Amino acid sequence: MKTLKIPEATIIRLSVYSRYLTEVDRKGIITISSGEVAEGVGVSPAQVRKDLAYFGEFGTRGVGYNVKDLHRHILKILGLAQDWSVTLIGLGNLGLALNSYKGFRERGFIITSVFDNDPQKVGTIVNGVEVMPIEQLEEIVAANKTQIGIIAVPSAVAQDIADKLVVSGVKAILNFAPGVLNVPPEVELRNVDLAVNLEVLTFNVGAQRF
Amino acid sequence: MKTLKIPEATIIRLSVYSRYLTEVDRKGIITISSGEVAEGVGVSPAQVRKDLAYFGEFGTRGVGYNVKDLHRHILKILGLAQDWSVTLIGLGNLGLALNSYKGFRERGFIITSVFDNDPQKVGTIVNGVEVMPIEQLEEIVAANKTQIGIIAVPSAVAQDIADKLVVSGVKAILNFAPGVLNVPPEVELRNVDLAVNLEVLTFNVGAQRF
DNA sequence: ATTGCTTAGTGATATAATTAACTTACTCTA
DNA sequence: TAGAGTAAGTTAATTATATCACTAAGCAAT
Repeated sequence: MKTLKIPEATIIRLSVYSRYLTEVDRKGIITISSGEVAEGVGVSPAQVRKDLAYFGEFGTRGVGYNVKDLHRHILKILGLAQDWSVTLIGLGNLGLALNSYKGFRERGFIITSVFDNDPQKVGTIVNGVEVMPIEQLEEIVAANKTQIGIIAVPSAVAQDIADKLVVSGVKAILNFAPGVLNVPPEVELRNVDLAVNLEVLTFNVGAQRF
Repeated sequence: MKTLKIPEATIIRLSVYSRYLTEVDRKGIITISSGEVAEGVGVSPAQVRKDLAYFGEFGTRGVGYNVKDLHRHILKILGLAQDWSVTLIGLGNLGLALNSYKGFRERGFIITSVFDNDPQKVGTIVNGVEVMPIEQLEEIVAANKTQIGIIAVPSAVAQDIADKLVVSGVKAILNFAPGVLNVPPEVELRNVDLAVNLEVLTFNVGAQRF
C-alpha cells in the first residue's frame, strides 16, 4: 500500500478548494482552470495542480477541470463521500453553537449524540437530540459506532472526556479546550484554540519589532 | 530594523508555551528546562529553544529558564503586555459563544462593542455590552480605536463586514465565516473554519488509502 | 493536417522548517 | 578551584514544502 506523505497544508487547501467549487458549481460553471481556482481561493496555480497531483490526474490539458467531477474527487479524498457520526460533549455556549452549526451537517457531519453533566440540561432536546449524562458516554458512543468526538468542555475535564472517547472507540477528536491532550497515536486529534488565533494576530500586528 | 522572518508555527507554539507556563507558575515552580516545557506541550526540546532563540536569550545555561521571567517575555513577544479592544460582529450561536468565551478576557482581549442587524437583538445587553446595529459599526469602531474585529456572521455578508472593519481602521480580523475574504495587506486576517478542521480529521482517519 | 494557443502534469530548484549535533556557560561537589 | 554534570544557545544537516519552468496534451482556427 502506497503511503506517500501528504502535507497537512495540502489537505486544508483541498477543503478550501472544495468549498469554492460548491460555489462555482452553483453558478452553473462547467469547467475551471487551476488558475481560476487559485485566483478564487488566493493561492498559486502551481500549488493547486501540485495539491491535486498527490491524488491523481483529474483535469484535461489545454482545457482545465470539470467542476462537478473535480469536486466529487476532492470530497472522496477528504473522506466526505460518506456521512460521519459525531458526538458532542459539553453544552456550554460553545457546545450549543457547535451543535447548531450548519456547516457540519452540510459537509456530512451528523451529531448523533450530545453529552453534558449539568442535570438541568440532561434530558432536554437540542436540535433533535436528547442530552445525555456523561456517565452514559462510553455505552452510547460505542453502541452508535460514533467515529468522531468534539470536546467542548472546560480544560480541567477535557482529558477525562478524551480518555472516555478513546475507550469508546472514536477514531478522531476535535478539541476546543485549551491545553494539551494525550491520546494514543491511532486516534487523530486536532486542537482548535480560539485565543491562540487571536494571539497570532496580535503578534503580527506588532511584528515590525523583530 | 531587523526583520527576520518568524514561522507562524513558532508563534502558535509560543502561545501554547505561554499557556503551559501559566499552569507551571501556578504550581509555584521557579525554574524550568526546555526539555520540561517540551514534555509538557508535546514538542522537542530543540524546538522550544529554537523558537525562543528568534527573540533573544531568556535562559541560563546549565540551569534552565525562570518560569515567571520566561512567561513575561513570551507574553511581551505575543503582544499581550497590553489589552486589546475587540469588536464582535454577529450574535448568532457562535457569536454568543465567542462573546462569553472566558479565554479571551483572560488573555487581555476585551470585547468593547458588539453588532448585529437583528432588531430583536439590537439594544439588548450581552455580557455588559449593548448590542448595536451594523449601521453604526464604522462610527463606533473608529471612535473606540478598536484594533481587532471578530466576524461571526453568515458567509454571504462576511466580505461586507470585513470592508466596514477595514475602513474603520481595525488592524486585524479573525473570521469565522467560511470562504475567502479580501482585505488590504496591512490588515492581518486569520480564518477559522470549523468544518475544515473536521475534514482534516476525516482525511487522516482514511489516509491509509494513499 | 499544421500552427498557435492554452493548460494540466511533473521534475528540478529554491525556500522554509525541523531535527540533530556541537559549543558555551553555569552550578555543585569534592 | 578543578572537574563532572547539566542545559541553553547555535551552527549544521536533514527533511518538508512551495515555486518555478519545462513538457505533453488537447482544442480551435485556418
